[in-house]
Amino acid sequence: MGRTRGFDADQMLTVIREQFWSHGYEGTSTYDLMAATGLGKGSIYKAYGNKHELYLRTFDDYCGGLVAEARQALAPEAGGAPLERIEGYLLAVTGRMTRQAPPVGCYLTKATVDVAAADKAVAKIAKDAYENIASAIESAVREAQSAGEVGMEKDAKGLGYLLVSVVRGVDCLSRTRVAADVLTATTQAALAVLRA
Amino acid sequence: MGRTRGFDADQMLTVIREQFWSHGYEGTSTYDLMAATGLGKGSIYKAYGNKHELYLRTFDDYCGGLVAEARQALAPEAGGAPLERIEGYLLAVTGRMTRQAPPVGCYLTKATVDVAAADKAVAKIAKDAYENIASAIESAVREAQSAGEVGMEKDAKGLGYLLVSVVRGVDCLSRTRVAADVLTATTQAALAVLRA
DNA sequence: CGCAATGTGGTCCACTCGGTCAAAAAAATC
DNA sequence: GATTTTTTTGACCGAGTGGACCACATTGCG
Repeated sequence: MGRTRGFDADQMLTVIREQFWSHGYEGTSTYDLMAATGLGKGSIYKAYGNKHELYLRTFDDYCGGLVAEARQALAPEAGGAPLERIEGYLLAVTGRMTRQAPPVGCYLTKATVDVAAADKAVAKIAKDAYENIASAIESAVREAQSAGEVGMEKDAKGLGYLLVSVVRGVDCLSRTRVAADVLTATTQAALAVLRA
Repeated sequence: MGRTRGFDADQMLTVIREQFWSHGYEGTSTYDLMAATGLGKGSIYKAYGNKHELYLRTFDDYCGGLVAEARQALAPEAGGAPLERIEGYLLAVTGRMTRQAPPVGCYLTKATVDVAAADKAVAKIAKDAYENIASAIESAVREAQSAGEVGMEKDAKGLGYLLVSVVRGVDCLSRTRVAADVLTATTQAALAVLRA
């Protein structure tokens, strides 16, 4: 009953996420969202409430995907040696950033620095994402330790957070257009920790 | 000739920097600057032009201080073993972030993620800062290698950028209120790279 | 003491902001 | 085709924006 929606809601969220991602929360106006989606302001607001809820929705979805990606790539089911899975995951994530032109980095980084201080809901989502990804890496590191690929004396939890941190750092560097080979050297230096 | 300035310009820049630092460029209005400094709009603009020039000035000053701090702490003149200087410097920088309440992290990180994509002047200043700090660390690593404290097979340049990146990561994590001991564990994991 | 130059606080302006709302349009149901 | 229900549109609102501008206060200099 009633008129059917004339647009795809998921597609709309994707377009809106790209706006928030590249221009930030305050840097994205409702008119920007209208122009990017081709929809009227009423349609957008009718679907997801206000600007803040819209932001939260796109960010939560994104973080969910990020965590799922990490778990999938690092889980034993992914196949291959544990150490190879860790390396493959990290190179995939950082490689994604080095290939961007213009560089937009990771939405998680952007949201953290952009609004986490003023928005506790965003801070919570971001914190959970960091912890979940670090935890996924930690599990893989422990697996690698059991397999004898990584020294038992190493702090698996610390390594998990270290690799998460390095990705944030590569993100920052890429945003200032630091040369791509420097970024890969940075990632390689981080991975050397495991091999040592 | 003419009336003398009734306020301290450096002190004004400090207050303004704190505003930009915690609320970002777009999140800081000219009225915020007036309230924070206690000055009229005319005084602020007369001294430094417009909002953008004001931002650039505070950011450039900050990065200059950051680079100077790194060079000073890592230079041979600072005394102590090269490896100890590196560890001391990194612990000082990351420790500063873990003790902040509320966490505001580093202005360099904030500016990079906030405006570097849209502002080439800011991107240039940030890039130079990253490269200069990484270079200072690289020099100290080479010194440590010559002294036999760090293995010669390690990539000094990569380690310089790695440690710069880890600081950015710790910054991001601290902004989401990740526990302090996790942040120190992250830093320790990074420093373990050198010892290994 | 004028006088010129500079600092100061306040006002004004054109514009943008996020959000609301009533009316129009369109689809589903009868 | 009429009715009902929902979407869509676009005008509108009050608040706030960055910046220009101005009258006036305050200073150093001749």
